Amino acid sequence: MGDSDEVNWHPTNYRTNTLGEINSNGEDLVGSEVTLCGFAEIIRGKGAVCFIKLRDGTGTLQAFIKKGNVTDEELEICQTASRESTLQVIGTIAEKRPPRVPEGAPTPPTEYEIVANKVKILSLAQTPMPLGVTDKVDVGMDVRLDNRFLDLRRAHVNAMFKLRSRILQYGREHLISEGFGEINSPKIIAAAAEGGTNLFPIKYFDRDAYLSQSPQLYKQLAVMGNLERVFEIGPAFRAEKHDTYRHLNEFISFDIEMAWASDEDVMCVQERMISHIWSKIKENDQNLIDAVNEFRISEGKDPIEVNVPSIPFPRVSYCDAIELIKNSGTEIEWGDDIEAHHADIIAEKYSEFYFIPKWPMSMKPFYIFHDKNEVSKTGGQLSRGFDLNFGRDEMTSGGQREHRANVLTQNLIDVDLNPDDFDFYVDGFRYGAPPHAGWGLGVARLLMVLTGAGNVRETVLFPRDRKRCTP
RNA sequence: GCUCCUGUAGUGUAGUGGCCUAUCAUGCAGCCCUGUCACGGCUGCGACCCGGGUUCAAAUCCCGGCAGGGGCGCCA
Repeated sequence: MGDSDEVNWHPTNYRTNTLGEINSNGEDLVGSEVTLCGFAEIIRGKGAVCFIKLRDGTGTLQAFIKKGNVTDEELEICQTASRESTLQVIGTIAEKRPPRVPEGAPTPPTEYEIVANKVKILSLAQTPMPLGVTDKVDVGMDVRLDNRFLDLRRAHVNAMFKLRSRILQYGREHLISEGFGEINSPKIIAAAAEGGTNLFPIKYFDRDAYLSQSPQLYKQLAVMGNLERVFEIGPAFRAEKHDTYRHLNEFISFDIEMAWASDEDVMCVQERMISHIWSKIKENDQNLIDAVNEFRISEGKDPIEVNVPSIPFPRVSYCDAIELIKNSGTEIEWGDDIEAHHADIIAEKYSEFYFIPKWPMSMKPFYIFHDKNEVSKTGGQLSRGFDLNFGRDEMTSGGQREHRANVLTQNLIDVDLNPDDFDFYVDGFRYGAPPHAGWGLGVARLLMVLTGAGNVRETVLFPRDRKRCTP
């Protein structure tokens, strides 16, 4: 898919080339013998000829099978094979005859095909399929998820997950360029670490343990260990019975933590990273966006455009956000949470990415830093915690962290957590601690923003929600 | 936890008490045509979530179950 220039698809035991390579280098390959593999997307033609549109992970290519070029058995097998069966075709690359076009329509660009002299079925697809790969029939989410392996073969779904990979790739490469190193923190944890959310209990040999809700405490300890700047892309688990378009019980959190930095510093890292991701996708992956758009248009939706957001993103401090919401006539008080319907009001003015810095300390977890001198007009203690929103949806939560061990201990007491349970963590701050800051970003939500997907289940391969833990 | 909604062929649907031995599309099977390409033509296959009730009559109304979806709440 357009990346054959930079990727080396080495030949395998099954094929000499990818279909994408034939499409992009067809001119040079005309006349040469190749072995190709793919799924049979469409099988057409009876009598003396058969056309099979092959599809692999790099593109599609027509195989032309003609009586006399192959054995009669092979022709018969091809003509009776079911769609989505997998095939190996040995043949010669040739220019494809152009299709008939309506009077006055432009001639389509030259395409290539493989003229088969040997065809082998690798695996015959069972019929009927639970959902059609190319059928123009809507499919319900449930059927799609139950048969995700087939759903994924649909061009726009396939493109969605390639875009997801791109987001991770470009995000990684940007952070590495700013000195970050990738870490992995444990997902099995001993205590209900941070409070605030329900955890999934598990059995760890004879002990009770939990699935991690976030790498927060561990990435901070890594920074305490002088790893300086770290990031982690890993799963987080929350046992909340939510049932919305934007929540899952298992999700991939893209986290960073950096030493010698404030909340503002890591907001800058984040906006640079998102801007980098957007501009690289615009530069390299328009083909994937096109695949998504082809589907959107067929559904009567507007196509998406990759507009690289300009930086810096707007900063709408918590206090200003509350003012803004109040002025719109909606009832809200300082100290209330900014819920999705409140964010709608902010989004009228800031429709894309914007930060909400300086939340009340009372609303943020114990590890967030606060400065006694930073208070609201009403005297409420502010924190260095921030969110990143896109329109109504929260993308990120982050902040400068508390690095003073004695304040940390007091913060724990203030939120009714037992400091003894956090010795493993607070001890990390007793032997010299750099001021530091970080954030966690929901990868699936970022992909939703990029692709206009209306449901987080569109952006996660095998989503885990309240009702689903298979496949 | 609260609330609203929905279960009809493999898939997506039409259907609001009798016109339903149930519509259309897609699919699948067979035949015909064809260097096809949104191929075309003909024929066929395939379904009312489960259990009870109301009624002369139920896909349709009622009750229960099961399954699914939307929204809210909850949610570093």
